[in-house]
Amino acid sequence: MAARLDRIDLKMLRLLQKNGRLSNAELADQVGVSPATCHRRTQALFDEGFVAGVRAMVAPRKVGKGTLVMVGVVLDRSTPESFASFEQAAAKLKCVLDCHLVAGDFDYFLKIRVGDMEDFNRIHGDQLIALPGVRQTRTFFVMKEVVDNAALEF
Amino acid sequence: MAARLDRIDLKMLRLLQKNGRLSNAELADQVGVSPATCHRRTQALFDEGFVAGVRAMVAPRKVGKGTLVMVGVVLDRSTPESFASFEQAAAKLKCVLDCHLVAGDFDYFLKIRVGDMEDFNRIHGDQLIALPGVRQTRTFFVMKEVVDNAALEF
DNA sequence: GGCAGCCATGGAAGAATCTTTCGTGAAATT
DNA sequence: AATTTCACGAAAGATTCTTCCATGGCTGCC
Repeated sequence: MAARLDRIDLKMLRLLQKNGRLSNAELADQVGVSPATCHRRTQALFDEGFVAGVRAMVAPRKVGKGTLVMVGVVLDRSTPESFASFEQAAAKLKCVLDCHLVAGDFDYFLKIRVGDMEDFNRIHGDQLIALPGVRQTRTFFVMKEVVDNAALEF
Repeated sequence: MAARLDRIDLKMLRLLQKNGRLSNAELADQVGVSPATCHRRTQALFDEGFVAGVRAMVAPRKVGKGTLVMVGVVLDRSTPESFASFEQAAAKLKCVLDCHLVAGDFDYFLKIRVGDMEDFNRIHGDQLIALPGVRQTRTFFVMKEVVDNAALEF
């Protein structure tokens, strides 16, 4: 871990990860520094890339994306061009939350959010198997989200 | 999708999802309402659960969690008790970002962040195969994160 | 040991923002 | 058509942010 982070920086990162809307005054109070120092440190953490961004976590079910599906993908060929064009196309799909090149029985793993199974079936036929170079896909419907997108512990 | 959301609510959610630190004044300006109305609407979106929270996205590599691993898990037995105890234990692991009960060749899929392969190997031996009821695990090292934790599109 | 340079800190103050109250007007209902 | 309901924007006090400045501790070098 970057040794540039002292105890206060780590505490700030953990607090902001739990609640990105903490005001500077509250954060300063909780980590035990003045608002001025807190403001400078926070800005430094952002400037130096420790915080990639701050995001409101929209509740998936509330916006019609309550169904989660994991999909393993195998490509036709294992050429750099084949990988590149698949990645480029997959990254454009609105339903794709994760797309990872993996080692193992699959080439890629996708994490996808859709409205329901019917929605997924349509997307699978229209978009997934239509991705360039796809030989086969294996679908794992998520029946229960035990932990989804947990905060990073460090 | 909940029809309770009009065009302004949707725009606010999308903007806050991209930048959770948008000030109320900026948000109001971008969606074309007064700060007062924007404030009321934002608060309502939070109160009604459309926004589950706001989170600073800490850069994994910056805090020593640069390696991503997907793990498929098969349990010994398919009893409710077996599932429950596995879930309870898995949810406590600090490295687990996702833990999903799935339909298919695996019982669970885990998404895990660690420092490096050596770190994973240790965790695999100490924590993963030690989870209650685990018959076998299949590890998929992520070689390239094409899309990780993309914002929800709705 | 002493001294100079460097850096982070906290106080303070102006500027900006938030948050609530109030009155208005539009839309739906009776 | 009257009434109720609802959301809206303007305004203002309170809060917060953001920066400047002086202080104090730490390091490195006489």
